[in-house]
Amino acid sequence: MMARMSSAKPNAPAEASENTREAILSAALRVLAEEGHQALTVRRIATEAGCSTIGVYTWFGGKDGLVDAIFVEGFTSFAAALRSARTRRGPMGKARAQAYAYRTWALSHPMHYQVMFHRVVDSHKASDQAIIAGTDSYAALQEAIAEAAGRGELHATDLEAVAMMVWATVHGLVSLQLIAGQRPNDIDSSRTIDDRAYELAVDTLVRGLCKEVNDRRR
Amino acid sequence: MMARMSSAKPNAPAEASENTREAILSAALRVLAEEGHQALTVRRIATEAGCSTIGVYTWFGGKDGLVDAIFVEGFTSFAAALRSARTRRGPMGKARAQAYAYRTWALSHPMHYQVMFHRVVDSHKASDQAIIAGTDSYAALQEAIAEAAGRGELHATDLEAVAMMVWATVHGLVSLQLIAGQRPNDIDSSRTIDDRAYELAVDTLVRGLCKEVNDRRR
DNA sequence: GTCGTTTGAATAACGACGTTATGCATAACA
DNA sequence: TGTTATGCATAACGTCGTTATTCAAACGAC
Repeated sequence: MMARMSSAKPNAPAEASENTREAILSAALRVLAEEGHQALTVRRIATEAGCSTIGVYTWFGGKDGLVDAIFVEGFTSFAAALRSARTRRGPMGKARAQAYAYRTWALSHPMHYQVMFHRVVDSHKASDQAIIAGTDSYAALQEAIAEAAGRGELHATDLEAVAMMVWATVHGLVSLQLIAGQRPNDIDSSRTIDDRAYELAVDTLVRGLCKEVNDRRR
Repeated sequence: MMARMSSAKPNAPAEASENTREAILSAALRVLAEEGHQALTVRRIATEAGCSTIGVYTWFGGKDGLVDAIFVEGFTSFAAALRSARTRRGPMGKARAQAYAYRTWALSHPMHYQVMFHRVVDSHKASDQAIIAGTDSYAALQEAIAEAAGRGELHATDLEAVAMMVWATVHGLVSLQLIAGQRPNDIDSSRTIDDRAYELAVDTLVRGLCKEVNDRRR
């Protein structure tokens, strides 16, 4: 209806036109963060971005391409959060800092986390670029583990197994908390309770991984 | 097309007619196990079960009700697998046995596991009955932890935190393995590799949780 | 027996989804 | 001043979960 009469400045290719791409991506990120992946429909995103559904196909090749961009964006932010975590006192200080940063990021971006780690968007299969972005986050943890090993803090020698174990533990703890919180915003309501349990779990894991049981200011 | 001429014996209510319910549920379980949740469409299940789509609504109230039945069925089988795990030698023998049984069940029923723990069916929200079934699985682990605590094996006193930690760790390890395996059946290809890593992780966790470091036939 | 009532189920449709065929308007190039 | 590229809107298609309508068989009451 009211065909072809809108559009103040319809076309302007090359540098200017990528605005549409940015508008779509940021609209998608906003809808995802505010309403979850169920609201991530092509029609909805197009409406929010102020274009037709075609824009998603022109700039992302379809919904999966857009989700892939969301995926990459998330892992880039996630990896930066891990790498910028300030090292803590005590054994495996860098890895423990990342364990806390991991959870903080996940609870701050629960919908994003579920797209990245729970694969809640059915059709999406991670592209090569997305896998690289995801791998980089894991590499941050591997570096922290290697540093601890370099200081002779670790009990085990298979650093790959250690990294995988830390990764799995923090993912498991965060994952169960996100699944338990039925509603998007119910998560925050019980955050303080799980803070202590999370610290206890990290400490216990570290105790199992490290050579000697140093006492920290518990 | 070819309207109302099929149906050998259309109706037979009460005891006999529940066959339709069973046919639908087992068709759904078969399709889920063989092709994953993406193939779990109402039309597909109805075809497999030899009825029309209406059957799913008559007997389960809709797709979500059917998925809920799948959910309950899965957790019932899962809890039984945990409870029947044979206690192992060494500290926390019962809990460790459940940790292995957990993974074995998950890798034997990967699609089922993803419905239960990764919530891959978007629309499904667990019913009260489903939550009870899920809680029972967790209770099995809690009992095993309590038993270990009764024997004085545990370092920590907060048994709830210990149970949650074990649960999160095994879930995290299994979850990452399932996510990593892109294709349904690629999972088995690298199972042996991760067997050792899994055992190492469980041992490390137990070492962190238990009072004294007993050496097991590592 | 015959007449409602109930129950289980098939057909066909509806709305929402991802996607695409068609066509048009603008910018860039000749 | 054509000619081609490009970005985009409209409208449609097929599939999804769901439902309104309708029908057939089984049951209870007389």
